Formats: sequence, structure tokens, C-alpha cells
Amino acid sequence: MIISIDVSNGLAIYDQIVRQIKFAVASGIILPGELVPSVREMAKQTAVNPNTVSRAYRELQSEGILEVVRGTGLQVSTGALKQCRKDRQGLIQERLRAVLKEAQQSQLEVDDIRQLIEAELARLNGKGTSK
Amino acid sequence: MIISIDVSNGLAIYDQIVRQIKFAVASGIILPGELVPSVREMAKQTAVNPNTVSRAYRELQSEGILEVVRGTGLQVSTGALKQCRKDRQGLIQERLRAVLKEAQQSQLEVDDIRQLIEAELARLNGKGTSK
Amino acid sequence: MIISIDVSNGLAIYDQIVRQIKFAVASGIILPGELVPSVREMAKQTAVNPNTVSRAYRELQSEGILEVVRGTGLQVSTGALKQCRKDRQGLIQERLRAVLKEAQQSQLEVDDIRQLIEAELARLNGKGTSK
Amino acid sequence: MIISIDVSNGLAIYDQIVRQIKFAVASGIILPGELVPSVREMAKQTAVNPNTVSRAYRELQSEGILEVVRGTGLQVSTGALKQCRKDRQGLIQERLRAVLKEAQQSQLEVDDIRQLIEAELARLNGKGTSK
DNA sequence: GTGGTCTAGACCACC
DNA sequence: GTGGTCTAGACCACG
Repeated sequence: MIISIDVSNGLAIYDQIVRQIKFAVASGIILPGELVPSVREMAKQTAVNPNTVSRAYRELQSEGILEVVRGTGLQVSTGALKQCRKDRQGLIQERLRAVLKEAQQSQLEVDDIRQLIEAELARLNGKGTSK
Repeated sequence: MIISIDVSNGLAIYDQIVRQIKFAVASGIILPGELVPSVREMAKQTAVNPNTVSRAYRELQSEGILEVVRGTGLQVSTGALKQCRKDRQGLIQERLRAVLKEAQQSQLEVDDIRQLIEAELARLNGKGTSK
Repeated sequence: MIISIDVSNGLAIYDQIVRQIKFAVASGIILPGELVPSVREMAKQTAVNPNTVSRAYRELQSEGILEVVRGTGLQVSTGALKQCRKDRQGLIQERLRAVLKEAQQSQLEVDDIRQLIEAELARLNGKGTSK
Repeated sequence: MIISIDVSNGLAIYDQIVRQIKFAVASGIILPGELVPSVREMAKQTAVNPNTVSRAYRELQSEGILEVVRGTGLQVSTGALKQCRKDRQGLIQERLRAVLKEAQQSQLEVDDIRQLIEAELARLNGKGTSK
């Protein structure tokens, strides 16, 4: 699992770690039962303050994504995969709703919105297949 | 023009003012050449410190949305309407692209995405017409 | 004499009036002994608050450019032409010095500066003659 | 980097800070990637309120000269050097053009202007070498 | 420790 | 009356 940090993108570093681990879990890159890198290890890898990694892990524990294995480290918990997928789905849905709502408030017709979306989907697919 | 502030939504107060004024300009609620409420007036209206309003107005000046008329107040500048509309459009497009991209990365099929979108659009329209 | 005011250029209105009258005197557009328009007249002409015109005239009186003719109005004083010319000269010289100094502080070589100047002079002359 | 404030020169304090930092960047006194003094540090150094320093830094951020490194400070951004140099050059050119234009409007012959300039350049150089 | 935001209250120039 | 600037002091999130 590779975590890459961008210090100057406005997002808190701990939050970048949280999101990327959730993403890794949702995508099956790291499976329930597997250990995440230790705080020190991750801190070295990402050149980040251990406090910050620790905070990210704490956050993930409180959300039930990670759980302590005494004397061993932190592992991805059993329900984490399903939860991360659902989170992801929910988050996407929420953001989709927000942007659609705003689009409508801006005098955009429903058909204009659909057109915009199809254009963007085509763009993404074009990029994806050509790669 | 009515500006409503929500102190506990995470967004900075000055930013809420900035956005709502841009929205008002983009929507034609306030036209180029018209004066925005004075700093003190707006501060009273929104129960916010005048400095905070001033900061929002300064931000809008530096973006070319507002301009000072010495001793008289701040007026919406000539190019503001077009600029705010374009900003708004660009912002929506960008956010749409981001969420669609993320949706695709989450193993959602294009048709699933379309279905989600239609559901959300229906929700919005239902809300709109029933109200 | 035509005075034109630009409310949104940052310069105080009264100052714009002061400068334009000095310019008119220096250029011989208005001669010593001639009356300037009355406060009310000028205020109407320029669509400016009479207080503001009054302030400009006061400024010009205190600099000795204008003088009261009791019951008649304000006239350009005898020494005004020479003084305005000198002022103008001095002001230009001062600004020239300031900009040259700054240019030198910015690692510009003397010859680069000369080149820049010649380019600008050519531009101005080109414009002037072609007009 | 030394920032010196003159409270009684008409220029706003925050603007003096902005200009001097731009100057320092343009001159290579402070390089892209380096941190500027912290808000509190700079405030102590210049005997100015931290808010005022903060405002100057905010201004520089919005112009893309500085960028935040969360919890660490503000660093000179990558493109800042080039940008500051260009700004500086453009500003000088603009002011040069303005003063030359005004000089010509004042019945000064081109050769008189050249003479004035050479005199000023000599003055500056004399000062520079004698120092 | 860092910057970001906000409030409160003051003074200024300009109209 | 208008905006612009500054100070003082407080609280927050982040590292």
C-alpha cells in the first residue's frame, strides 16, 4: 500500500492518510485481518510526523475500520471492507446530490445537466480506454 | 438581497458572504452598477462583526466583483455578472468531473452512475414541484 | 476648460480636480486673471458634490494658484503659470528619479534602462504623429 | 531578510510588508521553498500587530507568492521568483511610460527629456560608486 | 509551535 | 454617511 502526501493541497495530512487507507480497503488493496504499517513505519514512509500518523489511525479506529491487536499492531477489522464501500458509495451519492442541486439552482436545465454529465463520462472513458 | 449566515457549518463567515454575493450577482438579484449594502449595514443585518464583512468585501474587490466608489460605497463592477456566471459554471463542471471520476474508480458501472443521477434528479424535481 | 472625473480610479475626486486645473494652467488652457467656473457651476458640470469642488478650490488657494476676487469669484493668480510649470517639472523630475532608482535596484543595467526609455519614447512619438 | 516599516509614509503597513517580500523574492534574498518568518516572529521583528502581518501574508498567498505548509509555516512558492521579477519589470515599465507621457504633454522636447534622464542616471551612479 | 478566523473598538480620509 | 487600516485579545485546527 502506497500513501502519498501532498502538503500544499489544503487537506489536512491526517485526513489524506485516512482517506487513502479507506480507499485501499474499499479497493481490496488491503484486506480485513491484514496489518497496516506501524505508526513509525508509516511516518518514515510518508516523511510525516508520527503524531500525525497516529491521529489518522486513531480516527480510523474510532470509525471501526482499524482495530488494535495487542502487542502486534493495527489490523483492518472484519466489517471494514463493506463499511468502506458503503461509505464511499454514500459519500459519492451525497456529493452528487450537492452538485446536482447547485447546478439546478444556476438555471441549468435538466437536459443541459445530462449533457454535461455524458460529456464528462465520455471524457473519462476515452481517457481510460486509450491508456 | 438577503445574506444568511450559519456560524456552525465549517465555512468561514467571510466566505459565506463572498459566496452568497457571487450567487446574487450570478442570479441577477443584484446588478452591475448597483451598490451592495454598506459594511456597517450588512454587519447589522447578519449580526456579524463589521471587520468580517469588510474582509468579505475586500475579497470580492480583489476578484474584481466589487469596486469602491469613494465615500459612497461599493458597487457591483461591470464585468461581474459574466464573471460570476462563468465561475459558477466552471465550479460545477469541475466538481461534477471529480465526483464522476471517483464514482468510476469505485467499480461503479456507467449505467449504475446514470441510474444514481436520474434518481437524484427525480428527487430534486419532486421536491421542487411538490413545494 | 473641461474637467472629467473618474469615480472609480482610486484618486480622490478633489485631487483629480486640483490636478486638472493645475494642468490647465500649466498648459495655458486657462490664463492668469481669468476666472475659474464657480463652485456650483463646476459641481454641476462634473456631477460632483459642491463640497468636493469647494475643497479642491481651497487647496488651490492655499497653494497660491487661485485667488478670490470678492463678489466675483476665483481667478488664476499672476504667478500661477510659472508655478504650475515648475511644479509640473519638479513633479516629473521626482517621479523620473524614483522610477530610475527602482529600475537600478532591480538589476537592470543602465543600457537596458536607456533602451527601455527609447522604446517608450518611440511608442509615444509613433502614437503622437500617427494621430 | 530584513523588513523595515515606516508608519508615516502613507503606505499601509501591510502593503509595505507585501512589497518588501516581493522585492526579497525578486532579488533572490529568499528562495522558492524557503519559509518566510512566522507571523508572530515577523510581528515581533517589525513591532507590528500579528494581524497586520497576517493580512500581508494572506495577500501574498492570494497572489500565489506564498503557500501554506500546514502546521509548519508559509513558504515561497515555486513560480514566485519568476512572477515577482515579471511584476517588478512590468511595474517599472508602466511607471516609466506614465512619466514620459506626462513629460511630453508638458512641452518638454525629447532631447530635454533625455538630458534629464542622463542627469538622473549620473546622480544615481555617482551616489552608488561613491558609497 | 504554525496559520486562520473572529470580535471589539479605535482612527483616518473622503463625500 | 462611506470604506480602509490598525491594534488587542481570543479561540481553533494542525503538526
